[in-house]
Amino acid sequence: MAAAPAVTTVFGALSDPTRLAIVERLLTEGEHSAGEIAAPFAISKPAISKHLRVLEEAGLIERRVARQWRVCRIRPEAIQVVDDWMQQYRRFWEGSFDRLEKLLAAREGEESDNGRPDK
Amino acid sequence: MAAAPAVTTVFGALSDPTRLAIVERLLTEGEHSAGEIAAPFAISKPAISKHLRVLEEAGLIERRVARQWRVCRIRPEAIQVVDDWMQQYRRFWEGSFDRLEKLLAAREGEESDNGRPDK
DNA sequence: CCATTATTTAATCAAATGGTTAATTTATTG
DNA sequence: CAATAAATTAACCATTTGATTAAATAATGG
Repeated sequence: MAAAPAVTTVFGALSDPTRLAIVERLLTEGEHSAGEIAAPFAISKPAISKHLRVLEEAGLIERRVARQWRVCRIRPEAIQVVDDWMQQYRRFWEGSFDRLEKLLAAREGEESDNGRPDK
Repeated sequence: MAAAPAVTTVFGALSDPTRLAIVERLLTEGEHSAGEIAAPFAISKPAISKHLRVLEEAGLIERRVARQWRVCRIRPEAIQVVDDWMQQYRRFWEGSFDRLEKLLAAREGEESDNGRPDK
């Protein structure tokens, strides 16, 4: 059982536009070889190869050898890690929208804000 | 209207453990001053200050001045950007789990896989 | 086996990142 | 206004990152 990657590691892997585009393509189109993945990009093959390694080490993709190709596919478990994080904090950030509205509304009426931070 | 940050920028901001911890605390506890945010960490104040700047530039927090403090709060819009991304690709990665199961199940029976990548 | 195709590894480099300490700014308070 | 408190900016440094080109490895096909 591959241990679930840390959410910061997954975030880091998805923070590069090239890697995000690779992930999006594998998500929507399924498996692709390294060469197919590299094709749309202006950067070199070795650069793509290193991005694939980062994605693999973050648990976002896995590779298998098929004839002369190394084929990549998404590991949805890693994306689940992000979804779990969102889920864990959802009520807080969804609540923030409401609190923000309330705060702005309150600011309209009274102006008795001592400005001291919480705690 | 602050433009919605790019999802890669938000991922980058959340990819550092210190910054993620700051975000989690602001989410669960609400507003805090820079000093209160810095307190639990072993690193210097300036280091925290720079992390707060990264979070601000990624649209994840906003700061206001209140007496001698600079108070930070979450901007849920930035987290929404991540949620939107997840939502956009949800059916694909949730589908991947099923396809993976099916693939593994199929591999049990037949073994006629030519191994050629898609396309 | 030798050539070709597919991909990675090695060596290198500039720029970005995350940290430090010292100095500066900004605001409050005696 | 001088002293203190809160936070940032400046200058610096080591490490990591994202890229390159050249060389090496792996698998297929003639």
